[in-house]
Amino acid sequence: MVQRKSGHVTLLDIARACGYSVSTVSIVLSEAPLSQNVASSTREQIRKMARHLGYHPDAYARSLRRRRSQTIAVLAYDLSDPFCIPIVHGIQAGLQPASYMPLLVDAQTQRKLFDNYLRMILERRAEGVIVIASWIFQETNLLDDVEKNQVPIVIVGRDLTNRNVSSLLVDNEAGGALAMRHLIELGHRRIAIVRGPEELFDTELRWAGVRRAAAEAGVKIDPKLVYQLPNITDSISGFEGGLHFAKEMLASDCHFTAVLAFDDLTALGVVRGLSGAGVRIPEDCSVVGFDDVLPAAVSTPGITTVHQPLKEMGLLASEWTLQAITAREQQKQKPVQLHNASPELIVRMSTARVPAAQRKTRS
Amino acid sequence: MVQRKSGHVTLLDIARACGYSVSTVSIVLSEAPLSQNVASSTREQIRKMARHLGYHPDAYARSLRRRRSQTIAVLAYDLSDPFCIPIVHGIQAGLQPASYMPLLVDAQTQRKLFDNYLRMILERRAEGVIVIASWIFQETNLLDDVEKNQVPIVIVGRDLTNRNVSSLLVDNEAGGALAMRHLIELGHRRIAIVRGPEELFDTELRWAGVRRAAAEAGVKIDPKLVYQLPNITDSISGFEGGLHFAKEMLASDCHFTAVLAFDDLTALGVVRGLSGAGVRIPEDCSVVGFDDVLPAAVSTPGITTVHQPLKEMGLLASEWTLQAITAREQQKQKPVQLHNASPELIVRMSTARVPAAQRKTRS
DNA sequence: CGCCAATATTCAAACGTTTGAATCTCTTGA
DNA sequence: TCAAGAGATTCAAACGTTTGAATATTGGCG
Repeated sequence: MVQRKSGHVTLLDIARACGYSVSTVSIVLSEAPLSQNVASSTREQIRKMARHLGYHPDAYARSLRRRRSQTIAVLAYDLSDPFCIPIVHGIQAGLQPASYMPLLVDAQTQRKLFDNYLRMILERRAEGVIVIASWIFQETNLLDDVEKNQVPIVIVGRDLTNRNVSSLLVDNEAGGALAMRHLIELGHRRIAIVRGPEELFDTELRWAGVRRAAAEAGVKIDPKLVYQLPNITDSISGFEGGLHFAKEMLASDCHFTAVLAFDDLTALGVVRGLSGAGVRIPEDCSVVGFDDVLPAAVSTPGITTVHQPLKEMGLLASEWTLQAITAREQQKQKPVQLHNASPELIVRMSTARVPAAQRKTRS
Repeated sequence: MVQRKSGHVTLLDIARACGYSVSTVSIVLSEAPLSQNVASSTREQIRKMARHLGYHPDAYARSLRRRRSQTIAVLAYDLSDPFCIPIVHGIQAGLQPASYMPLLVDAQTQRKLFDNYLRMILERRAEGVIVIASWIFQETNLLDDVEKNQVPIVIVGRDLTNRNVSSLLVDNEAGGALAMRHLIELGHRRIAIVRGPEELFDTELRWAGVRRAAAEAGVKIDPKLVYQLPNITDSISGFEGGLHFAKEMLASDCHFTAVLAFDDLTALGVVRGLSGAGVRIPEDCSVVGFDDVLPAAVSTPGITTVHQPLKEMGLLASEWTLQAITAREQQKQKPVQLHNASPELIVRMSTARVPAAQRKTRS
């Protein structure tokens, strides 16, 4: 292999090696329209040489010239949250056929990293940005810079349509109601609720759904059985919160037959806490989660939960982004969209009919 | 904001806006050595204008000129495997201070995707490649192209030093022995083993460690209690395998008091299978896993497992890669290295002393 | 007054690719 | 014989940045 100072094979190397100009080589290898009137013998020769030398076009030079990076940035708030992964998969699936490269970055719930990566994304001229969101976006002026540079944004996991950003999220209200209705239908009346952290937008919405379902069934929620998770510190803090509140529930003299947890990790924490005190799940107490992440599926008992169609949402997010890019090319404006995905109840083994003996018990 | 055809603010825009040449602006904004003799008033003016216009240097133009992409590719075989995430975090932590950008790609255990992304990585002129490996690398000639282009490679999760690639992995043999010894010390003698899939290199090594520990303690492994997982189809297949074999164990007339599973997901499958038949963990049967991934920590009972220092390995991988890059710059050659990380036993709740009643039981 | 050395700024070429326009070489038909 | 066209290939400029060399503007000193 020929060694050039840059260490990479260029068009010039190939041109010299087979006696044509750089233009011809470029036209052949990039399969430009002009290549149809390059002699087929020439074409063959050039292609063979390119393969032989191990040529790979330089994405930097190409993007600079074409003014296209063929890149879409995916900014996840925390990849260690199993929640993000299916979304990323959906996005990748959507980008693949369009031969766009996802520029995947993990902010690890750190504001500093987030800013840093956002800058890098801008510098790398991503043609679009998909943000997988959480509380980290309380102050969304961060995205101003992206908007200034006219880069289309789509956000997953939060509604930012009021800030002119297309958004995809699960219908949290409906999901909360789904979970609550499930417990009520199983005969539960004394239901403990672990609400999410205040900083999360999902919290209020799910809570609204829970109350609606309760109201519709004429079930009262005892305020003494309502708990609220503290703000998130790391990806496991939901679990610890659930564990902590389970112990608190048991310590209080307040009777309950089911727990509706904010998310799956919290539910798993609750299960741990209750089990530790000898409470059997689901015989003595039902537990329901939210999200349907991997740990909920593989634990024993499997956690009954509200599934979010994350992969589908990711797929749609990538499609919207691509559409916005082509729209911008044609000087058109793609309207801001909102997708409220329908959640689905996944019944596993952590919920059961309330035992007859307990049905009338009061604290 | 000024609108240019490319949609991005360039040095020329700033130069025109404040009446200096492109060179001066570049020198100031890139903080080149020459900038020390640019009048400080000029500096201030240029910087202010850059901020005002929302300038971000074009990474493509810059990399093209500097012949440096400031990028290191991280090629993970499957991000939905919780195993990968801590490694990625470690890598990111190592790359951050060097202001290198990780180009994170997820092959989703698909060969086609893998090839595709490898090509893209080469085109994007990554200065180094870190591969988080698995069976997908059986035929490693894929990496030849990377080597041809003199891009340093480091591999995590497999020993490829015989192919001249620096490698980091956990000491699987020691880990296997650790798990086995733990069970033996708890008094278990009838131990079922679920070996990993044949295609994984880890399988043989862990198995060797298990046998060594057994031999050292004078414990016999009953071949009828040894199972082997089929090859991996997706990220949850370990769980299903464990579930399946647990049922098989129970169906056979072979007595056992503990199960040593290939990894955590398998262990969780085993727990599910045994629990379903009324076997209590750990009172009636102990279960031990391997890897220490999130689901093992948050399930109930928490799974006793062998921890891999994944984050540290990721960190070291990034450091090695950076070293290899600087070595190459100085025309030096960095020798191929191998790191065998020490595993650590994490005792949770899925293992316990064998009950006295069962100690002498035979099938 | 002329010269030197800072100090401050600009020129121009280069990185590797793409592409509209230009050139060159044939063939063909009038 | 020559113009017209088609076919094959090349020219040259451009994308946005960096940087060694060059230029212009000072002030200081002999």
